[in-house]
Amino acid sequence: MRIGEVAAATDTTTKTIRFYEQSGLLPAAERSENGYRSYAEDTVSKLRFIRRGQAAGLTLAQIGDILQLRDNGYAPCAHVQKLLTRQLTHLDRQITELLALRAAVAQFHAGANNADPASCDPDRICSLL
Amino acid sequence: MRIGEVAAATDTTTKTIRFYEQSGLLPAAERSENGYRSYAEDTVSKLRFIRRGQAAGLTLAQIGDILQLRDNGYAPCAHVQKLLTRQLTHLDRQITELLALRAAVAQFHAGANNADPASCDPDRICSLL
DNA sequence: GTGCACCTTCCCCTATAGTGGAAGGTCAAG
DNA sequence: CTTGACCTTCCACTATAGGGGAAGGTGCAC
Repeated sequence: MRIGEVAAATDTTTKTIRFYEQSGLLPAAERSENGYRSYAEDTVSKLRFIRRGQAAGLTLAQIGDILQLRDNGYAPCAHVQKLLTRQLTHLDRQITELLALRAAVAQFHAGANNADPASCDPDRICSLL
Repeated sequence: MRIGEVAAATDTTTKTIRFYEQSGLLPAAERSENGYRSYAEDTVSKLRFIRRGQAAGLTLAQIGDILQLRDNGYAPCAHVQKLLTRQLTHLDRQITELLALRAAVAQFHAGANNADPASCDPDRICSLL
């Protein structure tokens, strides 16, 4: 398959596929005589996998590591499980931080409802923050 | 005050202060004869305000708008209230998305516990995702 | 023989909030 | 007179995931 066909089959762009190759997520593509990249079917699987990994919030670097393992003949299951555990921890921390921020902003916002512009001290720039 | 003193008083760096000036958050500083930036006291208030704005999750661009209003003689209260309302909406959306992602990842992770590497189809790269 | 779709490489640009470093000017102390 | 702590400007770089567009090669149809 040529790069454009792969892109169409996976709903991405040729730009993205070249970018993944350059980033090490995909191995350097075979070339046909004219210099065009020539892909086997499994590239489509890999691209779909990349999308699933992104849907799980993994970075391209993490996804690349998994693909490397698979390309080197290992089943990446254990590694993926470790990644998912870390990802859960990471998400929990992010959610906690965001909830704290939301609470802080809500408090500012509540104060804003009974604010009088006239009582606003210019030295503080804004009495609400 | 010279830039280093302002930086020390607000626990930032001279680099950051020059960056804020360049970004339009702070007006172009007065210069003393030798070309050094020379600041009035109120710059310290502005920098502290910038920190409070960041603590509320506002971007520098949003904070800059507030400072502009104040510098033009307006009390930015109404504008800030609008910003805070939008910020709450934004945070709520982010939190919702993150919770959904967390749920999805948790499901993958649960599947990972009873995964058998041998049953892993290489074509799928990883059966957990 | 030319128009069109496709491919190639190359380099720059996006947004965010700065950080690092080079090359050079200024000022007080020793 | 030189050392050191400041200050100046300018340019590049960080991380993330690509996108835009130029300049040029390929292959097929008309």
